[in-house]
This record gives sequence, structure tokens and C-alpha cells, in this order.
Amino acid sequence: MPRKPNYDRNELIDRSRDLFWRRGWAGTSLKDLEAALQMKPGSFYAAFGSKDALFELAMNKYAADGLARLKDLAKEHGPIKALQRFPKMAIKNDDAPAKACMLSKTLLELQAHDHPLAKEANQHLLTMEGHFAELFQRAQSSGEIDGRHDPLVLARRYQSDLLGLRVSAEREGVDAMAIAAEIADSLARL
Amino acid sequence: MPRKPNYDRNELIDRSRDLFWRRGWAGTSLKDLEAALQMKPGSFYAAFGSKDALFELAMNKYAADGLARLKDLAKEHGPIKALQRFPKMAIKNDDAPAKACMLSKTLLELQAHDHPLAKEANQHLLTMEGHFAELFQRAQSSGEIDGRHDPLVLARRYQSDLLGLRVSAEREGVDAMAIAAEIADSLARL
DNA sequence: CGCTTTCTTGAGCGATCACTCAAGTATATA
DNA sequence: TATATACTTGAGTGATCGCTCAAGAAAGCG
Repeated sequence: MPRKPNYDRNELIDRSRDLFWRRGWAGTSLKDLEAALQMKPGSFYAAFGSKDALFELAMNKYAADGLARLKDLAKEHGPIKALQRFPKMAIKNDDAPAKACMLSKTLLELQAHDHPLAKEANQHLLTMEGHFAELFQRAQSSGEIDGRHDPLVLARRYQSDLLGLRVSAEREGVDAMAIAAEIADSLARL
Repeated sequence: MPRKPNYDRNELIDRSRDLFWRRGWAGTSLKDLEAALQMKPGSFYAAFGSKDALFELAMNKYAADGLARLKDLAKEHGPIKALQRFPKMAIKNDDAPAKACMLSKTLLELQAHDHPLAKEANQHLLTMEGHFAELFQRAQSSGEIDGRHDPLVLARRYQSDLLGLRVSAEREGVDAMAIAAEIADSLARL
């Protein structure tokens, strides 16, 4: 009987993710969102409930996309090449809203306030870490890298390097692609 | 003839640095500062001019302290051992306001808004990078590490790793000391 | 003490924050 | 076409933001 929304909810979440990713949680006001989504406050709150709820949707999509890209890479190139390509892929996209990881930005911004979104960001990072570890494990099983290292230790160091790379990539005057290449190289030496 | 301030300006800047470091720029309100510094708005603005001006003072002190610690380490242990110890030192202090680097937090929070403080944070990072490079250079001259690498490239990778480490250290359930040890190890293999 | 100069106080400024809600509008069914 | 059921609108909520300023208090000097 009723009326349908005249927007594509999924696309609105994409746009929100881009805004939040770039500007952060506090740095994105409802006015910014209203402008980007072309929504008046009433529609916004009917559709999403709150700024935090939309941020959560946006971050979930961000995390899901990242994980999907990693899995695609692994499917196409195998575990070790996927791990080698992933850092470059993360920083080379010029029309991405930011180079730095949205999860780490959220963590750094909100952790000190004990905001639930910080815990959630950390959880997403943990999930990624787990998949990194799985890829290291597979690379060991296939003999691509030395089997004596703990895959979880490798994964943590790898993720740490990746986070550092993506912070560095956010800076001006830093050749992040060179750092990404070095990260890839160091995997070859395992 | 006049009256003296009844506070220690230097200590106020220290306290501000701790607050800003932990909570970030947007996450620290003037009410927070008034409470931490025990100052009413009038005194605050007479003493510091603006929130941004105080943030700048705080960040400058943060950067100066970091640089001083690096130089002390180098003086006491020599270049390569200093570089090896620095990461552990950065994350082990339990009563520091945060594990993550205040410069990177500032950069990530304010860069998208083209805030001058972001540029300034990047400048401080550049200064650190230069001193890392100098230490790598000295380590090469003394034969402690292979002289074929570009010290500046080594410094950038090192700083990137350091930033990643300090983001990781901010997370719960991550053994950052282990990562720091690996960073130190990898320097030994140069 | 009296005067000058600075520091301190705190009420309150306009702007913006996230958010609400009553009224109006469009649409799918009966 | 009439009605029910959403969705959309936008003025406006109280709270908080960074910040101002006039008035009062304190300290160094004669």
C-alpha cells in the first residue's frame, strides 16, 4: 500500500563510508551527511536511526570489502602472492577517500572515549589478521615459505606493517609504493 | 608592578599534551581542558590564545621530547642499538596517555580537513625521519650495517614500521612487544 | 598605603552539534 | 478514485562547541 523510498540504501551507505573514512567520526557532521546523501534530517533518522548506526553500517561494509579483496587476490594468485600484492592494492587507488585504513582511524579516534565503534573496529582488524594467518599457513603447507614461523606471529607483523604503510601513504612527500614493495620483498625472504 | 600567573605554564602544556595525545583534537573540548588545567575560560585564552594554539604548543613539545629520546639513546648506545631500542621504548611506557604516535593521530584526524596542524604534524614526522636516516648513515659508516642501502629509504621503512607498531600497540589483545622485537631483529639483518 | 598592571572569574555570546516531530506528499492497494 | 500507509520535509529542540569581555582580585612598586 505504501510509498517506497526514492533512494538506493546501499549506495547511501557507500557514500557515508567514503565520508566517514576520509573525515573520521567527529569530523563528519550530520550536515555533511545530509549534503552527501541528499537527505533531510527526518528521512535520515527514519532510514538509519542515528549517526553511530550509519557509521557502523559503513564500517561493516568497509571491512567486508577489504576481506573480499583479500580473498579474491588469494583465489587468483595463491596465498603468498596475494599477501605481496595486497599492500600495493591498498594504497594505489587514487580515487579512494583516503589511503589510511578506516578501521585504524576509527580505533585511534574513538578508543580513548571507550566508544563501542572502537571495539568493533578492533574486531574487524582481528578478523583480517585471522585471514592473513590463514594465508601464511597455506603458504607454509605448500612450501612457499619456511614452516618454522608461527603463522599468527607472521600475520600480526604483516598487519602492523600494513597499517604503518597506510599511515605513511596518507602523508605528503612519502613514496609509499616503495615501502609496499619492500614489504612484499620481505615476504619473499621468509 | 603586576601580578604573576599562579600556574606553571610548562606543566600546563604537558597536561594539555597528554589530553590531546590521548583524546585527539576534536575529542578534547575546552571543558576538558578547563578541568585538566584548572583554568577558567578567561585565563585560558589570556594564556594560550586558542585551542589550536595550545595544541600546537603541546604537539611541539611532544615532537621535541621524542627527538630528544632518540638522541639520548644514540648517545648512549650508538646508532644501530638506538634504532633497535627506540620501538620498544615507544610502546612500553604504561602511564603514557597512549601508545600510538600523537603526530600520526593528528595527521589522520586533521589531514582531510586541510588543517594546518596536520601539515605541522607531517613536518615533525619528516624531522624524525631525517634523524633516523642520519643514524642509519652512521651505522653504515661504522660498518655495523650494509652500506649499499639508501639511508633515507631505510629511514622511511623504519618509520613506517614504527607507526604501524604504535597503532597495533593501541589495540587490545596484540603483543606489541613481540612486533617491536621483530623490528629490532630485522635491523640486525641489514 | 595607593596606584598601576596583570591575572582571574564566570556569565553568556553566536554557532553548531545530533536529533525530533508535526505536517505535507506520494504511492500501492481496495 | 478513495484510503491507508509509508516517506519527505524543514523548522526547531536542548546541549554543547570555542570563545569574549567586563568586572573584580591580587601582586609589585612608590
